[in-house]
Amino acid sequence: MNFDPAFLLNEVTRISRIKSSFMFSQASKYAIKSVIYVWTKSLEDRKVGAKEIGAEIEAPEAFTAKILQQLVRAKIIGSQKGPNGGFYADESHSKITLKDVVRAIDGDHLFSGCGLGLPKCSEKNPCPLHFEIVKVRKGIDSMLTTKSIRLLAVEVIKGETQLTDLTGSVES
Amino acid sequence: MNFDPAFLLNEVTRISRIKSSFMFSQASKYAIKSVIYVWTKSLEDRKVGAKEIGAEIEAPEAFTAKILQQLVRAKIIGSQKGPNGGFYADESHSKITLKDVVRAIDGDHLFSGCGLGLPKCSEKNPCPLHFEIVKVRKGIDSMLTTKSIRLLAVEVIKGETQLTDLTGSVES
DNA sequence: TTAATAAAAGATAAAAAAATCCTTTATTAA
DNA sequence: TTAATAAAGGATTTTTTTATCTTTTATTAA
Ligand code: FES
Ligand code: FES
Repeated sequence: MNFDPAFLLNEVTRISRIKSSFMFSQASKYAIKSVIYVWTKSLEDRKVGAKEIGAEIEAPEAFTAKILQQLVRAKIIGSQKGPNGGFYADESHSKITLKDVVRAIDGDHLFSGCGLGLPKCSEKNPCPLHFEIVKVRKGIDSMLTTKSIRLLAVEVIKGETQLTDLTGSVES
Repeated sequence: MNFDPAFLLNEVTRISRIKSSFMFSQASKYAIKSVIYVWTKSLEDRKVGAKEIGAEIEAPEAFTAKILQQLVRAKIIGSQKGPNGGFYADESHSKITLKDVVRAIDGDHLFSGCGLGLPKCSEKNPCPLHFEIVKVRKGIDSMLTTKSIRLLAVEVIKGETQLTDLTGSVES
């Protein structure tokens, strides 16, 4: 047994991540948190690096960096190389929704396609859950489009919601 | 390029399955369809083999067999070895819901735990999507608990819903 | 009692997703 | 102009999920 604290923390984090894939892939969960975090910093005019983002949202840095690359390519956030560079969001990104974020990372299987895996989702050839799935999907859609990402960031700044666990379950 | 028809059909099926993992794992999608199919057959007092189930729900036989094993262990369906054996459902299984099915295969990360991956989901330490996720989850819960599996099977028998694509997108 | 049948179990293999490592390119401040 | 900085890109590794193959066990009908 390895009692190195750093190892143990990693281990706890790893275990807490097992089978927690409700709706979003690990990658799109990191993407959502990253974008919100970038916005919180952009609201105070600070560019932020991949390293800081990874640390703040408790995600592996290198993997987070890859995701950030994709987000930049999809024009969901901006980036700047070199000293004082980093990732940022500005007016040009203010129309972007979390739905765009998820789509950029996971594709749009969350929003179309049959929930039970039939080749296509349709009223003409509905699977046993089709009509319920359509309803659930409406909820998901509104969850990801109703509030702007900027507003979600403001809520985090106000402390109404948070990007990490503050109740001390991992960081004693 | 391989023009063998069997290969091509497999290929089309494989491709149609790529990135279609909305909410359910591939395994729990097969599980849901399997259980509903078993019920349709049990309603006409027929036990049904893993081979037939796999074929009818368009899932790989061996993988389906593994899933069926798990469902039997979880007492979601019954099984009988030997000639005239197979899988079945009866009165003793009539209280089971699709929620139990999904839980048996995927665990209950779909019903508890933070949708954005925080160590725990709570009102005290809500992630930016918490309140919306709670609503969506209510929808998912009712989708999987409102109708009995037997009723879903009856709807399939009546032709109101279906377990495979009948509109001819794969089987010409 | 035996041959056939079908599920259960175990071991591997293949594919996809998550994560890490290393090199290159752009930027900027000194 | 140069050294330091930080993103971008590429390649690889690890882990998880999906899928297949083989052997064993139970059952039953002949
Ligand atoms: S057909 Fe399955 S969700 Fe629409
Ligand atoms: S805290 Fe994230 S869903 Fe409840």
